[in-house]
Amino acid sequence: MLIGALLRVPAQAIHRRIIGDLNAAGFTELRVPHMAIFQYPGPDGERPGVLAERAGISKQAMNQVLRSLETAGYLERSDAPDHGRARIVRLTRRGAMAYATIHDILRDIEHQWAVELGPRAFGNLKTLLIRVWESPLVR
Amino acid sequence: MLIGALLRVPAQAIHRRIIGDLNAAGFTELRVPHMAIFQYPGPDGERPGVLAERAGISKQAMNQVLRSLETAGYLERSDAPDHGRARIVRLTRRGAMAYATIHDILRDIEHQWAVELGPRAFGNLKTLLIRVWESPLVR
DNA sequence: ACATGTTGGTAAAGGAAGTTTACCTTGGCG
DNA sequence: CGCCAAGGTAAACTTCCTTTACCAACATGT
Repeated sequence: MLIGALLRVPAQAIHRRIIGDLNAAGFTELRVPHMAIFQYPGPDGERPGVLAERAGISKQAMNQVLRSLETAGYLERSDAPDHGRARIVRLTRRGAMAYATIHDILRDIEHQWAVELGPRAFGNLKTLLIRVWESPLVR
Repeated sequence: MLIGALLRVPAQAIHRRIIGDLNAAGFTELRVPHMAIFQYPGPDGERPGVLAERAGISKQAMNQVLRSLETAGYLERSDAPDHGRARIVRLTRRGAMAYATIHDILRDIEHQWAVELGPRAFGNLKTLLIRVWESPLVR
């Protein structure tokens, strides 16, 4: 078994679970592309261009995501007071609740993994993945 | 840092690297959706429906991927002699070369990870991920 | 034997989501 | 003041998946 599949399959499973649980929790408008926004760290106070780069999509694509989330009441775009044409994305109360819910779901997933693998093995796994994260391997 | 991002980011990095290296190696037609075909184990001798289920997409979507790969000369679909309406996907020489190249790229990635983390830590990481793979967590 | 259902495969139309192209606004700078 | 770069937005296009529909080859019941 090669490292590609070993990482990809669990990552996909977590992704599906997050979306499913979010929908079940009442955030029924949230779908796959919206997750580009809610990835850590959240979009609160950021500018659209920064969010686009972070998510690895074009500014235009990010703008479509932002517009749909704004329509659905998850965030709002306001003018940045000091910096020219720049705008700022702010989560609404509903957006903040969705973000907190994602965090809760991930906590629950981590708990299940810790039970399944044992807390020690799960801790080792996270430690190793953090070393990968901090290495040049993922650049 | 939560487990979702820790798995997702390296998995995406590997995915981008595979496609980039494949294109650089002369397989310029291969793009994201084509990877659904070349995931382990390869498509050689399989039927379209099985490939669709394995990739998690509909039979129709898989059929479009197969057609584009057939047009590009990576595989061919032939009638299965014994089993009724069933058809069989066969890699051409070019398709087999692409598959082998993917394998080489993954081997190279694993080598780089082993150097970066140390062989022992990398072995531990794979062992832990295999335990996840075999658990009900990813179902 | 033959009508019917099931399985496997394919094709066309529709929709979701990202990119390319183009444009507007703001502020910096000669 | 005129020009240009940066940031943001919008429209058109492309890609790719799903929905819907259809066809062919068995299997089965009567």
